[in-house]
Amino acid sequence: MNSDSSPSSRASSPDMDAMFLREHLPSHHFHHLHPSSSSGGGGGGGGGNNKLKLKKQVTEEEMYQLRLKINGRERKRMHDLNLAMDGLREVMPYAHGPSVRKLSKIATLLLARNYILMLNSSLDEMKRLVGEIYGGQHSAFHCGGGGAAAHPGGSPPAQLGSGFQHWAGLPCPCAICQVPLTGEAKDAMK
DNA sequence: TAGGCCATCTGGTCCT
DNA sequence: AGGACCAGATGGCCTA
Repeated sequence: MNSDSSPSSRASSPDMDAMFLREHLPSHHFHHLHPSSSSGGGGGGGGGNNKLKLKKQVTEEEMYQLRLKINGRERKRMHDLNLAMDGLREVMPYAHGPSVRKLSKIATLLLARNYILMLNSSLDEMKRLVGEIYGGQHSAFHCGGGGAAAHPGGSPPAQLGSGFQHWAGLPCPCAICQVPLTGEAKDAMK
């Protein structure tokens, strides 16, 4: 199927709203939307007040325009949501390509969740390994290394050794930084 | 043809 | 008041 929201397959342009409504909307939908429909057929209700009738017509026309406006907004919102979904698909680890069917929305979300969980476990494993490897040599490369600013009391060094990259918000995996926090430190983290 | 997926409309609710 | 968000309903398209 490839549910690619190609514009050609569906009426998605806001400009097409009115035309779409008139031509494609099922009568039970369109009936209460279009101003002319609510006059209930027949001949305009005999002997009515013209001013009142005109005012009612304008109001219904305004309601109709408002409906179109609201529909357009909702359509745009859903298109934006779909764009975000496409962006998510692009970074998901599955085979992309014209010959490959696009992931459905639910599949995209479930895959994304699993992917994040997998990345988290990989990160934990990596931190554990780095801690094992460098745990005994902490002071040599970490807090004192190369004239870089000392870690405690300041921002962490940009790198651990040559390979480990500190990321903002992630705890340093090394043994020293893993010591229990003091009450003061805990307060600082709040 | 049934079922899955999707776009759209619509009314309700919440927020600014 | 107007906009954003949400969920239900509906109908179209596609595939097994």
